[in-house]
Amino acid sequence: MILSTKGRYGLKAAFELSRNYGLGPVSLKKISEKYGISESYLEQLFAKLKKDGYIDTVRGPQGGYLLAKKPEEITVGMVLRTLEGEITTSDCLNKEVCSRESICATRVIFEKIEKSINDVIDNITLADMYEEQKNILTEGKNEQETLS
Amino acid sequence: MILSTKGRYGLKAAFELSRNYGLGPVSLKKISEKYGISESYLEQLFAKLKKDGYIDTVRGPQGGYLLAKKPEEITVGMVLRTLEGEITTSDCLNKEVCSRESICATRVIFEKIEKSINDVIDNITLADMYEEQKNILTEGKNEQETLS
DNA sequence: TGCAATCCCTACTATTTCAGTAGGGTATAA
DNA sequence: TTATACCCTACTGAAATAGTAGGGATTGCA
Repeated sequence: MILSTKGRYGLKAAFELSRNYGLGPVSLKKISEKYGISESYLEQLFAKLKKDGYIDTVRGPQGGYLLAKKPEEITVGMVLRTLEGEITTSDCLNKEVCSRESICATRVIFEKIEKSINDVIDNITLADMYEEQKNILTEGKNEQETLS
Repeated sequence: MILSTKGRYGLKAAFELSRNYGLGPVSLKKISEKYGISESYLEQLFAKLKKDGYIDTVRGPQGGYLLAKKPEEITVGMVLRTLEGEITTSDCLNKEVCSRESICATRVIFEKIEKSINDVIDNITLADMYEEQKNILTEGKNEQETLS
C-alpha cells in the first residue's frame, strides 16, 4: 500500500469539498459520517490542507470547510503531497556510493517510478475528477444513484 | 517514500546477481560490503527471492547466490512484489460504500496511479537495466569508472 | 578428516509511523 | 446565551521498519 489513509481519506474529503464549491461550507460531521471516517482524524488532515492554503474554514453554526481555490486549480498531487509528504522512491543508500549516480541503474528505475506517479497526480485536478465522475455516470445507464 | 529498504536494497542486490549471470555464485558478503548493507538483513531478502524462485544458492566455500532465471526473464516488478508485497494504492475504505465503485472518483485516481507504477516495473527486466547502464556509461565519456 | 566459508533459520529489538482517541478551547449564528 | 462548529495538543495501541543476534547445516579444499 503506497498511500496511507491520510492521502486516501484526504483526497476523498477534498473531492467532497470540490463538489460543493460555491455552495457554502461543508461540516466535518457530514463528511465523516458519509464516508465513515473518524471526525477527529479528518480534522487533523483538514488542518494540514488549510495550512497549505487549499481550504478555508467558517466557524460557528452552519460553518464548515470549503475550498480556498477553484477545483481546477487544485491537483491531486497538491493534496497528496500535503498529506503524505513528497512522493519519493529512494533516498540514496550511501552518499559516497551514490556520487556515482550517473551509472546507478537502480536509481534510474526509481526515478522512472517517481516520474510516472507524479505525471498522474500533477495532471489531474479536482475539477477533472468531477468531470470524470459525471462521464462515468452518464455511461452507466442502469446506475440508479445520483452523484452522492 | 513509497519503497522501503526491502525493495531498494533487494533490487540493487538482484541487479548485482544479474551482472554476474553465468559467472558463478556471488557471496552475500561481497554484495553487502559493496553497498554497505547489513549482511543478515540482505540474507532475509534473498531468502524471499529464493522462495519465489528468482534465485538459487550454492553452499560452502566459493558458494553464494545466483539468478535462477535469465536476466531478461526477471522484471523489476517481480523483485519488488516479492519484497514489498503487491503495489496497491487503496483497499476500499468501506465495502458498502465501495459497492458504488463505478461512481467513485477517487478510486479511479488510485487505479491510475497503480497502473502507471505497474506499467513501469513490469516492463523493465534486469537485462534492460544492464543495457541502460552500459548506454549511460558510453554517453558519459569523462566518466572514468568501469561498470562496478 | 577437519576447518573455514558459506548459506539457513528463528527469534529478538529499538524506532518510527499509522490510525486514530481524548479532551479541552474559541468563534459565531440564531 | 447556547448550541454548533472549527481549533489545538497530547496521548495511545498496533503494526511495520530496519535491522541484530546467535545458533545450525553444507561443502570445497588443504
